[in-house]
Amino acid sequence: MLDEYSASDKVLLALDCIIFGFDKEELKILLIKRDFEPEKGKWSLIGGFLKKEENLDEAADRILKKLTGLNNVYLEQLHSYSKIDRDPVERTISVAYYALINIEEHNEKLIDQYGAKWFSISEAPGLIFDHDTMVKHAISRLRYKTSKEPVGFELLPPKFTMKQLQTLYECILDEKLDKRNFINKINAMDILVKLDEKDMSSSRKGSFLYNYDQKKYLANKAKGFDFKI
Amino acid sequence: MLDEYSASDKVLLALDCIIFGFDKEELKILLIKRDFEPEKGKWSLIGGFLKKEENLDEAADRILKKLTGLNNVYLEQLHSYSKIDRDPVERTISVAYYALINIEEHNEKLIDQYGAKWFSISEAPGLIFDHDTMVKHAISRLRYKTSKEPVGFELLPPKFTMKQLQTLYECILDEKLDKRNFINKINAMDILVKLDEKDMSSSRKGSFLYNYDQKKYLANKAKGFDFKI
DNA sequence: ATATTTAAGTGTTAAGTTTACACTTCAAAT
DNA sequence: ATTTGAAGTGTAAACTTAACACTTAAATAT
Repeated sequence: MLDEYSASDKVLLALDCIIFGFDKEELKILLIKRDFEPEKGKWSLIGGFLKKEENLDEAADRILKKLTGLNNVYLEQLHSYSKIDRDPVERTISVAYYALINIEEHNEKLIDQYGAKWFSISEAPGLIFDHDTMVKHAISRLRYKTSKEPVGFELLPPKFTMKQLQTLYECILDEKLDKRNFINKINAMDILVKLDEKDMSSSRKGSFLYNYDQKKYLANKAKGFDFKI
Repeated sequence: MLDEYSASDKVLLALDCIIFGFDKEELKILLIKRDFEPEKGKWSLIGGFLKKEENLDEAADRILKKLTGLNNVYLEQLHSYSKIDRDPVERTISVAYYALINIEEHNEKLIDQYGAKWFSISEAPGLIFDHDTMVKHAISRLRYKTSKEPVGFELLPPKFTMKQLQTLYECILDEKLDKRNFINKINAMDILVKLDEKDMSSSRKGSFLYNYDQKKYLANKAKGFDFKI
């Protein structure tokens, strides 16, 4: 440190969460209608302020739980935003997190209570402050990660079909994928467990359900999904 | 936001910079010996506090310039660190940035004045607070990026040889690379300009110098160095 | 002048990966 | 028994990556 502590200005430290969900057809984000000033009545990310007794990850967990009722959610710190007038009331730095949740599991009552709503990412309204930038960054981070290694199983229910997984990837990457190649590649990665159970809702034949196996995933990740220059 | 502004606690917002350099053989980081309490006399990253009139990127620029004399340095926000007692004096959140600089260009006098020193990353001393964690994350980020797409030209002088570039990649990735394959791959990427000039210092024959062409790089990056799942 | 030295510079082949592509199977419904 | 419609499956060609060793250029020494 080159400065003295005393010469410095304290700031409010906010957190904002980009909450992704996937409803079998589309990638969605959860937004709330602000019920206080400034920008009351406008749509925004869910957020809050860091408290004395918690670190950022804990604060993100707390904020997410408050709105969705969910614990142990996949949460990743995205970026810190610091434009001087980003919040018109007071100098506020915001640390953005993004969450991947299974859209079937969140608590509907809580969401109603906070006036929250799921929006498909293409149809989301304009957001307050710099939240649109945050969402853009989060999507681009999710897309980047997905193009480099398999991620996003947190967005699916624990049991899912290959079709669902493929559709999820198509949504995130925003491009069509070849069914046979997709299945071959996923199988080659050896990160799924095929169950003895079928989802009969999508066809007469039914389609086998799979579990994501995190242990296998981590083992294979260590061996390297990635490429070398 | 779910909380009221008033219910929140303000914090000190620090920045810490992991400054990478490359001295033709090794990847290095620039550290300073703290000349004030707490932890006076111990090695640390260069840091400072965010000021009222600047955003985080500007603060990182300012802090970096103060120590190295350099402007327009490659700087990227890494992560924010928030463990409650990470700074024993006062609750402080630190946003870490990492910088890639051409080690030949920094201002030696400034560095001496601040008691700063370059350490090879394998021989760096233990650092104060959570700075070791920050360094570990920065290296891992740099390595990850390097394994996915060509980066790090900022660590070399504007004119460099293929050998230097290869050595840099070998240092970052921590593995030996095949000379012919490396050159073929870099050439195929079409991001360098071969100059009519040789570096005669390393051999009797001399080796051609190259320029990194950022325009070409960005054009090719858009076309996609990356892979698809 | 000639020979020696030493890093720079160069290309091919085999192995592996990715892509493109279409028919069969299964279970339910009629 | 037949129809229906999504699920499930394999191969060959194109492309990419990996492994590998000799020639060239310029300076230095003789």
